[in-house]
Amino acid sequence: MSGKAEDRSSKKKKEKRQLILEAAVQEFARKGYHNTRMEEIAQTAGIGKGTIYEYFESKLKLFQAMMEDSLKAYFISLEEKGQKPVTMEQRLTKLVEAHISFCQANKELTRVVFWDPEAFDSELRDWTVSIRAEKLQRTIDLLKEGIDRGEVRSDLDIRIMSEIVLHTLGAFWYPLIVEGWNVDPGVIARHYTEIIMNGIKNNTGN
Amino acid sequence: MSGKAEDRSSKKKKEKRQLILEAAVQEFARKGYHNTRMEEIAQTAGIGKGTIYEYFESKLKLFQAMMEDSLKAYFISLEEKGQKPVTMEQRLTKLVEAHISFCQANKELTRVVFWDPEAFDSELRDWTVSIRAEKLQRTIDLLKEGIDRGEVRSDLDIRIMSEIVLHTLGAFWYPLIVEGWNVDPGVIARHYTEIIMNGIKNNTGN
Amino acid sequence: MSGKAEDRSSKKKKEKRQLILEAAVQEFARKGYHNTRMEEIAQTAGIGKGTIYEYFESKLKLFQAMMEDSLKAYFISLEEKGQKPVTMEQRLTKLVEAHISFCQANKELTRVVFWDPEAFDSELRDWTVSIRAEKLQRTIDLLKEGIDRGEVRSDLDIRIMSEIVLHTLGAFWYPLIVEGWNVDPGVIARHYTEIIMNGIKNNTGN
Amino acid sequence: MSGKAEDRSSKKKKEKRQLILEAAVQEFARKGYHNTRMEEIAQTAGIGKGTIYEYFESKLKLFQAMMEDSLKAYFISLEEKGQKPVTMEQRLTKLVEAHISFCQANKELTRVVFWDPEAFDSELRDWTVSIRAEKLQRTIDLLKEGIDRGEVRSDLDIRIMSEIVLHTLGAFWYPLIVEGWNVDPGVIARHYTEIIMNGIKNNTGN
DNA sequence: CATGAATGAGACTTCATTCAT
DNA sequence: AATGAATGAAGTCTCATTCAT
Repeated sequence: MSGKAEDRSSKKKKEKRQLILEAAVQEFARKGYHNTRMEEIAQTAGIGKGTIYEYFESKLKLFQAMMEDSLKAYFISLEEKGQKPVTMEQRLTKLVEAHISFCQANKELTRVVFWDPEAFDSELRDWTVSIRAEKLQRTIDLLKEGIDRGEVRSDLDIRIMSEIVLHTLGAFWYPLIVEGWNVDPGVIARHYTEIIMNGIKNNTGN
Repeated sequence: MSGKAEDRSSKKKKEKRQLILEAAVQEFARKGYHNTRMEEIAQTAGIGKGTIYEYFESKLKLFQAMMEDSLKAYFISLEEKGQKPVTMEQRLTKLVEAHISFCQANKELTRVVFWDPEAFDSELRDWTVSIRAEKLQRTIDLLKEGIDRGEVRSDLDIRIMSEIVLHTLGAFWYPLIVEGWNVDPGVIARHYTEIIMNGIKNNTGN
Repeated sequence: MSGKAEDRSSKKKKEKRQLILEAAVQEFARKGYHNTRMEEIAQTAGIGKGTIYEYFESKLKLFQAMMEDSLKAYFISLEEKGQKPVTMEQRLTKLVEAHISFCQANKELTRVVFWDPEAFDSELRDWTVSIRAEKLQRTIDLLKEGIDRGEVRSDLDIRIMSEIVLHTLGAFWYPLIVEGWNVDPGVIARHYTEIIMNGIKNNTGN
Repeated sequence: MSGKAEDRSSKKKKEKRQLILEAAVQEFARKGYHNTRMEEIAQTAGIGKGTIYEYFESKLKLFQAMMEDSLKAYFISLEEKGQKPVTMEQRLTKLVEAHISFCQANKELTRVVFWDPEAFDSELRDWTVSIRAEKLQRTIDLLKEGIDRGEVRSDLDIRIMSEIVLHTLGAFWYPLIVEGWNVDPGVIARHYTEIIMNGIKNNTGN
């Protein structure tokens, strides 16, 4: 009783918005956008159905807000852990490590964020596209710098190279989240970097 | 009139099923499962709403059938073009080429098939998971053979390596389908193989 | 093959109408009007769905025709067995006997005919009402004659008396048809007559 | 305006369920189960279509609930008026009187409740059968007691006798409800008892 | 602010009926 | 005459959103 009362009082203004967003992540992650009912989100959040509408215009807006917040957290997480390194190899390693760590720490969240959202809303789709474009541009910039420094090959099409480097990052989401792989981010990061930098060809002359 | 008559006669039995499947691919691709109404599929197919139910039990069954048929076509397409080559490098190249060609030739279809389907149905999800597992196993087998032949490095974790090799294939779907890239499959295939086999590191000592 | 062909050829014009009616009785009896689909009737009759419409305008008309035919058969059956007797007691006995025999011989049919049809159609309802009115009038006439002959009490309201005499006839339908009572019509008939004529009161002074 | 407001406030919680049930009785009685649309029930109840589903899972469940409630009311009504009498004759008289009174007071309701429901649902049918079995058993018990006391003949088959006594009760439903007979329950009750107890035979030696 | 009962647009699905073969 | 593939009107039920309390 008092516990619930305390919960109530501690959930002041802005905090309730957060509460809803967390419930939304959980529910949307488990069942997808269309199979999640507003009432379920409300229940998970421990509030009334109508209250959600005090903080979000509609189901779609709630979903969008959740995506934005989540991606923001993702990017912050990447930046936090990826500042110091200098060589391309170190950068990539740190990037992957940060990515894997984030995924492991926010399983439910990434299940939604890295889902290619069903085309249920053009506005949302446009936004997703722009996020993707930004990610790609960052990758291109990264590789360009690598080329300038002589660390990266200059004989390949930079766009194609970037698409591969970027997209490969997602290779781990499925085993990590869905299958529950419980590997060390460092191990994956080293494999990723090794392959992307040196390929899988056997050069030992063996 | 004669045109319609011809249509009728040519759309015998099995052909109408195909007609519906094609309409379904188109509509599901454009708007996703939940935003596509059975009536729209019917209209696109040029038939009545009820007719769909003569061929498919329900909307979900139609979707499943479409997925199965599409993936079957995809795998057949891969196998057709990937028989002759012997070295690992040649195999990967052919594989990517076939993948890209299929995507380009079936833009709408791949938009649905390679979407991670929203968790709207557990049966469908299980099936998707099993498809994924099969793809991964094939990749693992491919790389094992390469290791045995001394073409592929043996110092990397084969599972992680396989996940990367497999997943990277999907790197081109977005630019090809959504952005409408119109590149030569061969060029992409060569880049893919080059990077996966040799990495992006500059080894020229430049 | 030849068997089916023979069936076909032997089912000439009017016979196919009968075939459909028999199938209709069976299906309507088992599942009721609304839960019986035209296709099921067609299948039971061993013909095509569209053929029914060659003989009956609509599902409702088919139902009506089935009811009419069935009731006609019922009344004929009653008359056949109820001609000779002279006293009221003998008449009632014969009547019940004929009624029971008909029910036992046409279980499926009576299941439909004696159902109070759901008010799905005003025309049908009117017809049912008129049938009922006729039955009642016959009963009234029967009892009037009995009164005139001094066989029946004259101190009771003839309408109420008639309603009871008539309605009681239906008391046996449920155990006979639904529960599958397998009793001798004569036994029931004697009980009915005994009770209706003499009541259940113990007059033995016991 | 104030009227509507009053309605609202008076229709709290449980009362709306009742409101829906009353509307259901009315509509089902008038048009039968299959010809009654949920929307019509809603309109009659003066509420929205979806509201019904807040109180009842489905159309069928609503129908079942209505039947159960109605029968409960019927049995209560019978028991209320049938306590004091001692002789068999008095009992039967009271029973019929109560039955008739209930029918007259709940015309619409009895139109549904005493309809032999079309076999649209096996669960409902089973329930109906069990109700019937219970009614019959009560009648058998009643007559057994009468036999023990020497009030009822012991030379008749008790099952057949009971079926007749029970079923005859229904003889008045049609004229009362459908034809709108407006007779005194006492008159009918006396006729019923007189006939069932003493029969219709003229014993005056006239 | 918070609530949840009430709402009704909208989607799937059924099935009597039609009509070209 | 017989057929059964095709049709689309109609009905049940869901669920995002509103609004009186």
